[in-house]
Amino acid sequence: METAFVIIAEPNRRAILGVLAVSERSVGEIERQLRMTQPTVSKHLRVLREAGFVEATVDAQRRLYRLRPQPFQELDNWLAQFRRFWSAHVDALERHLDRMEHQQDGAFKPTKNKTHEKTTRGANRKHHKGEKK
Amino acid sequence: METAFVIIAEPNRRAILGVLAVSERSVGEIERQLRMTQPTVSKHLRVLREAGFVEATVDAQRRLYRLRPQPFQELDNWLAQFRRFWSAHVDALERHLDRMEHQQDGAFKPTKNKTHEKTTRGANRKHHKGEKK
DNA sequence: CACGTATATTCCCATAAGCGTATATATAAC
DNA sequence: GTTATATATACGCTTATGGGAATATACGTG
Repeated sequence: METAFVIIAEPNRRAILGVLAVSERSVGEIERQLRMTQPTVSKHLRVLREAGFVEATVDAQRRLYRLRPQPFQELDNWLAQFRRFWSAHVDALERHLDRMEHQQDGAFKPTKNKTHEKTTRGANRKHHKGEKK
Repeated sequence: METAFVIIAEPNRRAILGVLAVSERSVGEIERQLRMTQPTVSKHLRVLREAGFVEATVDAQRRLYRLRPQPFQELDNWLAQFRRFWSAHVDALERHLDRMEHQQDGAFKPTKNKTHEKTTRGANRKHHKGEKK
C-alpha cells in the first residue's frame, strides 16, 4: 500500500480531504464543490480509501465518505521528530508568516482556516522554559 | 516550486530529513549512512534545498546541510485542520499527548509508553489564547 | 420492465520522477 | 602545475501517475 505521504502529495486529494474535514459528503457533492469530473473524484476516493484516509457507507446509490484518523496520525508521528526543532524558530516564523499571509493550496477554499492561529502554537506551546530533567 | 507535500512523498528524502533531524551532515556522511549513491543524495538535497527544507554552508569542498523550519511548519498547518478530528478518538489522543511529553526531553524516537499523566497543561488544547510576545 | 441517477471502472495517453553512469566543477595537498 | 577528494550536473531510460472519454454496475421509480 502506498505511504500516506504519497497519498497527500496530490493536490486534488488534499482538497477532498479538506472538504471531508468539514463533514461527510457524497461523491457528487465533492464533485460539484471542487469542480472536478466524476471519474476523477471516484478515482481519488478509491486511492484515499485504500490508504485508509476515508471510508464510505452506502446510502441507496450514494456513497457517503468520511475521514478516518489513522493515516493522519502516522503523518503527525513522522512530523513529530521535527517538531522540537522548528519550535525553536516558531516566533521568528510567526512574524514571517504574518507578513506573507499564508494560505492553503488546492482547488478548495478552506473555511476560514487561517493558518497561523494558535493551532500551531498550541502544538508546541511548551517550547518556553527549557526545564531539563 | 513544488509543494512540501510532494517533497516528502519520496522515501529517500524523508530518510535524509530524518538524518538531518539529528544534526547537520555533509553529503558524504548522508551517502554512507543511508547507503545511497552520491548523485542520488546530491539530487535529493537539491530538491530539498529548493523547497526550503534544508540549507547548506560551505566547508572547503564539503557542504554541510541542516534543516530549515518553515516547510515543516506548513505541513503542520495543513495537518492542523484534521487534528481536532482525530483527537476525538481517545486512544489516539493519548498517544499524541504521550508523544508530546516524550519529545520534550529531546527524545528522537517516540515510544509507545502507556504512561498517561497527560492532559498536562493542555499541551495542544487550543483554547489557551496565546499571547503574542 | 425501461429509464434516470449515482458511482465505479477501464483504456489510452502524456508527463514527470527517480535511478545509474558518466562527467563537470571546486578545493585541497603535494 | 598534477592528483585526490567532495559535490554537482547532464543524459538516457524506465516506470508510475493523473486526466479524459467511454462504459459498466447498482439502485430507485414509475
